[in-house]
Amino acid sequence: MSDKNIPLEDEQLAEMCKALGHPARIQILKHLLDEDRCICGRIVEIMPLAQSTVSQHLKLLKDAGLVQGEVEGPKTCYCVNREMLARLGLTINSLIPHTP
Amino acid sequence: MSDKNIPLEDEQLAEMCKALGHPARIQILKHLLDEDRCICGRIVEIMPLAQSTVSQHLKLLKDAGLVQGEVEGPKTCYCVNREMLARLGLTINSLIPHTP
DNA sequence: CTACTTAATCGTTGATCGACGATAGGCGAT
DNA sequence: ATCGCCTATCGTCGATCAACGATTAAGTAG
Repeated sequence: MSDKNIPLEDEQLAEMCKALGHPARIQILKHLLDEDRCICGRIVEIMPLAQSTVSQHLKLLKDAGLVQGEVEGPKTCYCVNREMLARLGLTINSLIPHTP
Repeated sequence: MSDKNIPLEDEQLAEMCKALGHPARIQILKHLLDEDRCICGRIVEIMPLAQSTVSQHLKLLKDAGLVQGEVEGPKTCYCVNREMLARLGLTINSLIPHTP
């Protein structure tokens, strides 16, 4: 419910798009969707990037609202905010007039 | 028709998102959608940016495949590639599983 | 041909990004 | 309390971005 279905403001739209504007972050997002939820270290294993770099990318995605991270002891478990992602898709589609 | 409905590759998706990852370019895109087609100078009038800056933004959008520009005498007329924009929205939506 | 309009390109500057290694902090286990 | 693991943050460096003014290129009108 809530504002799940209202389009994003330009600023927020831009921020989310910017967050997706890097191949590594798209891959990270896809992995997160595949595994449903997973730990930073797991992504580091899979991507050819340093831990600090992956952590940065995750922070960016989190700041944009596309993923959420919850601390579980010494680890941090990330998962995609599907609602936001859906809202992003919706917003882009709603830009086009006459879209059935 | 053709590949209108197949999702974008990660690289292309990232490039398009990057192109939309700036408020000015979102505004430009929206204006282009509103006016259907318009000239660079028209956008310069409306945006608080220098002509060279607007031209740069348009080039970025064009390189990403989101807008098309055709030369009309001394002017260049831009319009949104709605098919691509739709495909972008579709691609983002298709990321999410169980999306009705 | 000249003068004007329009847009793209060049060159510059400061800011931000993307990547890394190194460091620091939090938590669990020993 | 200490050790080890996991992650976030810091500092750095080169590359790219965003913005501008100035210049160039291409057409049109006179």
